[in-house]
Amino acid sequence: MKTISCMKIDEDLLRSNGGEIRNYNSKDFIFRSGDKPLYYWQIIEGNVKLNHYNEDGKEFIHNILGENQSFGDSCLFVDKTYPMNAFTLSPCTVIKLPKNKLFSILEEYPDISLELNSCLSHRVYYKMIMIQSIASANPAIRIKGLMNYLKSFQDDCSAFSFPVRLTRQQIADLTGLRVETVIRTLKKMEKENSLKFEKRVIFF
DNA sequence: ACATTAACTGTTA
DNA sequence: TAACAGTTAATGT
Repeated sequence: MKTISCMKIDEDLLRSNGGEIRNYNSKDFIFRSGDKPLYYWQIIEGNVKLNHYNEDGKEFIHNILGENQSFGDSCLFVDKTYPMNAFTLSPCTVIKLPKNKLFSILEEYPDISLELNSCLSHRVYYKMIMIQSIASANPAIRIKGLMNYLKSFQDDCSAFSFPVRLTRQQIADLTGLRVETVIRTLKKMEKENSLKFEKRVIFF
């Protein structure tokens, strides 16, 4: 069985089953914390972040998704409101499919159902890794956890093959660190040879 | 707009 | 008490 790290349902199939294309400007909310999950969302173009704010207003980013990635899927299988916001980081084109239509597709196409299982499992697996690293007091371990997670979506596993296309601030918000700590730690990690820079872009 | 540095503060191993 | 993460602010790309 092949393992799928990233869910993508064929766009035509989505459209012929009630999927709707929606366009968003940059810095729009697609949904907010507390909303009821009613749709399966898949990105055609652009970037979406999933985040929430803690009690003192500090942002925590759960994930940043791009082209061909779905988001919020797991909430469709849980009878609860979203615990996070979906916020566009760039102009976005997404396709949304009503929850019941997704379930029909999953019944009709067992292979897609299996893929979704595989994808969700991948996400859960790496969430566990992320929790373990974020629980560490060591910032290098937190950052490595994040980078291994992000790299797991790409096929090339070799060293320094993955360009981390995140700002230092985003890395900070994904790991619960401060930008300055991220910068200091990245430099340390470069010296330890666990990553390298090519004109400010991180290669992991 | 994002990245870096420096100087300082507070916490903790 | 030395190391190190966070804070603030100024500066560089």
